[in-house]
Order: sequence, then C-alpha cells, then structure tokens
Amino acid sequence: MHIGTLRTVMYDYFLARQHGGQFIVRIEDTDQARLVPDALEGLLKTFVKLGIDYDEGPVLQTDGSLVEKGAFGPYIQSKRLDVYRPYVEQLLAAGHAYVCFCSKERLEEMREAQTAAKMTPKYDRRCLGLPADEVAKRLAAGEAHVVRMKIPEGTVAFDDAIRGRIAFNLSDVDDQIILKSDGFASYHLAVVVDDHLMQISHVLRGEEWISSTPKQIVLHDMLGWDMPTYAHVPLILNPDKTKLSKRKGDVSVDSFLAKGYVPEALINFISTLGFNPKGDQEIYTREELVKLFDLSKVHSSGAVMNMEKLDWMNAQYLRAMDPRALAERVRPFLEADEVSMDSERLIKICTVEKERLVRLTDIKEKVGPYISLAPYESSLLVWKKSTKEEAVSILTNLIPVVSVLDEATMTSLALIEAELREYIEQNQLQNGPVLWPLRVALSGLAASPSPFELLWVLGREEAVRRLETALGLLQG
RNA sequence: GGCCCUAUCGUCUAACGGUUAGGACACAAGGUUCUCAUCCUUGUAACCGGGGUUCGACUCCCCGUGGGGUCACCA
Repeated sequence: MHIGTLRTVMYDYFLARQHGGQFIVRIEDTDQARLVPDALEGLLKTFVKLGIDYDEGPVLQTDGSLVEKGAFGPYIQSKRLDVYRPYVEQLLAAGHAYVCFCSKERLEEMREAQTAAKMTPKYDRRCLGLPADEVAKRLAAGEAHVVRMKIPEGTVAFDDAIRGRIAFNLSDVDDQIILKSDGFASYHLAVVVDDHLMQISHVLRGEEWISSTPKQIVLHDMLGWDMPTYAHVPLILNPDKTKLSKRKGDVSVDSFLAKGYVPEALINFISTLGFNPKGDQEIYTREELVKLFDLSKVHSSGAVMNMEKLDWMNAQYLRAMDPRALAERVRPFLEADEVSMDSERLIKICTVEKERLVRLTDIKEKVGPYISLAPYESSLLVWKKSTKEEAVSILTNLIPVVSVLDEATMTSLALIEAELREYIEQNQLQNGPVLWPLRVALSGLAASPSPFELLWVLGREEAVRRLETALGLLQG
C-alpha cells in the first residue's frame, strides 16, 4: 500500500465511521499484465497491521485463504468479468459504444503523428463508421478487438466534495476503451458499474483521477445511473514538489512500519497532511479524527511529506506509550536481529530509554550497553571538573554502598535515586563528581540515562562488577 | 503543447473582510541537569505579482506567473 493510498483509505474510514456507513475494500485488478504475485495478500495484511477494519471486501484468513464479506461481491474485479459484459452489450446496442479493430501499432503511429503535429493525442474514430455487417463478419472471424465508448458532444461537470464544481469540454475527451481485447473491462467501466451495483455513495481518490472523471460521468449518463459523490484528495509530494514516487524513496506503508514507525503515528501524520481539524492541535486519536473529519476541510493543494515531523510525531507516540506496551512493539525488531531478552528487563529498558527513541528500530542500539559493557577509555570516567584521583576515590567508596543496596530498594527507581542522593548529601559531596563516574562506569558511555536508571536496569551484582571494572581501568 | 487542479514562514498548517498574520516540525540562543534525551523560555522566518470589488482585503472576482496532475488495450 502506497502511503498516499493510506491517507485516502483513512479518509474513507473516517467518513464511513462518522456516518455509520460501510467502508468497502474493492480490488481493482483488471490489468492482467500488471498483476503482482501476492499483492492482494500483502495489501490485506497491511490493513491488519494498521488495525483498520472494513465492512465489505476480501478478508485474509489466518490459514491464508481468502473469504469475502458483504452482500455485493465478488469484491475483486477480475472475478466480475461476467458482471461487466451485459453492460458492454447494452452500450453497444444503444450506440453509446462501438467495436474497434485498430492494432496497438496503428494507435501508436497515430499518436506519434498527432504529437508531432502538436495535437492532443486522441483516437481518430476510424472504426466508428464501420458497417454493421463488416463488424459482425470480423467478429465472427475472431479478429482481435476492443470496445470503445463514443464520447458525445457538449460539456459535463460534477461537484467535487473538496474542490467544488469542475467542468470539462467533451471535445477534449478520448473515446475511452471500456472492454479490452483480452475480454477484461477497463478501469473506467468497471468502477462505474461496481460503484452503482455496490451502492457506493462516496468515492475518494487521488487528484490524478480528476481528468478521467468526465469519462465516468458520461458512462453514468449512458447507463442512466446517478453519480456517487466524488472527492479528489490532493497529492502527497516529494520535497521537490513532484508526485510522491517510489523512485524518490520507499513510499510503501509496509516500509514505514519496517522502519519502526507505529501505525498510530503514521495514521495521525498522514491524516493531518492536507487536512486540519482544529488548527493548533497536532496529536489526534483515531476516535477524534472520526469525529472531526470533514471533507470540506480537506485541502485542494498538494503537500510535501515532512519526514522530520513524522519522526517527531512518532517519538511523541513512543513517549506516551506504557513501557510494557512499548516493549511488545519493540521486541520484533530485536528478534529480527536475534537479540533475545527477558520481558522484565526489556520493560525496564523501555522505561528508561523511551524518551530517546524516535523509531522502534532505535531500540537496537539502546539495548547493547545493558547486555554487555563495551570497552571505553578510562579518561571517560573522570568528570570534566574533577580529577582522576577523585574518580578513583569516589568509585572506591561507592562500591560498598552499591553492594549493600537491599532488594526492596533495587526494585524501585525512586528509592535507588533517593538512597544515592542521600549518600552524596551525607558525605557532603557534589553531584557531578559522583554521578558522572558512576554513570560512565555503569554504561561505558559519554551519553546515557542517569546512573539511577542504569542501576535499576542492570541490577546490583552487574553494577558492582562494572564499578570494579572501572576502578581497575583507572588504576590500570 | 491541450485540458484540469493549485498558491500563507524552508516544510505541515490557522485565518473563513477588520489579528502586532497564530500554531507545529526543523533551526538558533538561553534555562533545568552528572551526560544525552526530555522539559521550559525566547528568537529568526510567510500572505507569488498585477488589476479590480469594498470604508477595509491573506481572505471575494479577473488576468498573469509559478508549481502540479493528466492526455495508454495502467490503475
């Protein structure tokens, strides 16, 4: 699923949930040449990963099989060929469509000539005037053909729920193919038929579809059907303002999830790109968005994806998360790196490190120092305003203090901190000269959580070991 | 090129005729602090141009200009 598709999906979802309507997943796979193996499964899995439920459409079972729910199926267009055929016949019989035998080569040449002549490429209707008996004969002979809709003269217009009225002159519209030579309906016919049959009230889609809307309006007219409400959402842009594309970075929802963005943040971020419910609020729950969503407030101009802001938002969500829940989210990323860790310890690490995480994947580098102490320079142990001698003396005195911290104290971050601060006070010491070497001894790092937190996570025995290591290093 | 969409800080946005043009990200400077992160304070930074309409335009209209989309037996 493309990140832009996710936004459209969320808007569909918000709208449907807000109005008590049905949110439908329909698979538009009428191009056999572009079928990607397992694409459908991947798409449906993404819905599951994001926790987006829909009311009708194909559902992936845990055993990998596909089941459809809803009364208007099948919801996969490649399974609906028989549904479309009668409408093609109807359009043909009414003179709203015609059979075309032109080869792809001829069409290609025609287009090149038109382009060279600075004309807008458009089918020249060579097959429109073909006598009925000739058409019948060639059809009977099994000649390859397509069916085109005969675009009438005049103008059409529709009221876009986001942009207002948009009008087109039909002289600019091509005689669109509605039935391809392989017998599959084209997208244009399929959506019009399906939207009608499936009783679709609202169609939200990307802005790039605006220019194909007149074809669908004409089709609705020809079939005598009412149009659904169309809303064309703005494009999501690359930093250079062009349509967000795969070529300029990975844009699939799955890749964002794999990078450690959580669904809540991704949805919050993408939903408020081109849509702003309140103006000054940044973080919205899904429930809030369902309540506040308003199609008329969706922007009509494209928006660049601000990745720094996504990072910030993701960090906000991670920070707000319960450490226990965070630990569960983070675990798969550790397991992918074959790092195993007991739950209790991981929860503690999440507690002390979560404000340093931007993405879930950041846990990988955070966990290391707790598992094993990396080598470090002894000079690191000396606080900037202190001396090596003082560090030695502080650590020497600290070891027995840490060694006798009792079990009850060790279970509580607050108690550990209170105990150590009391020690500093009673011995009339300063924070810096004590806490710095303690912290470096425990982490081996110039930057890390506080010594109290490290102590809490590491436990007394490991802490004492590391203090002794530090002392050994200094006395080296 | 034709057609269509579009235009507020670098980016995402608020404003729906009257504001010192607000917020967020990013950036910068302080503060808190044993370090980092968090957190707090402050700062730099925008109405594309020109005409109208109006007592008054970021807001409405028109024309430019810029940007984008689309012109397939792809969706």
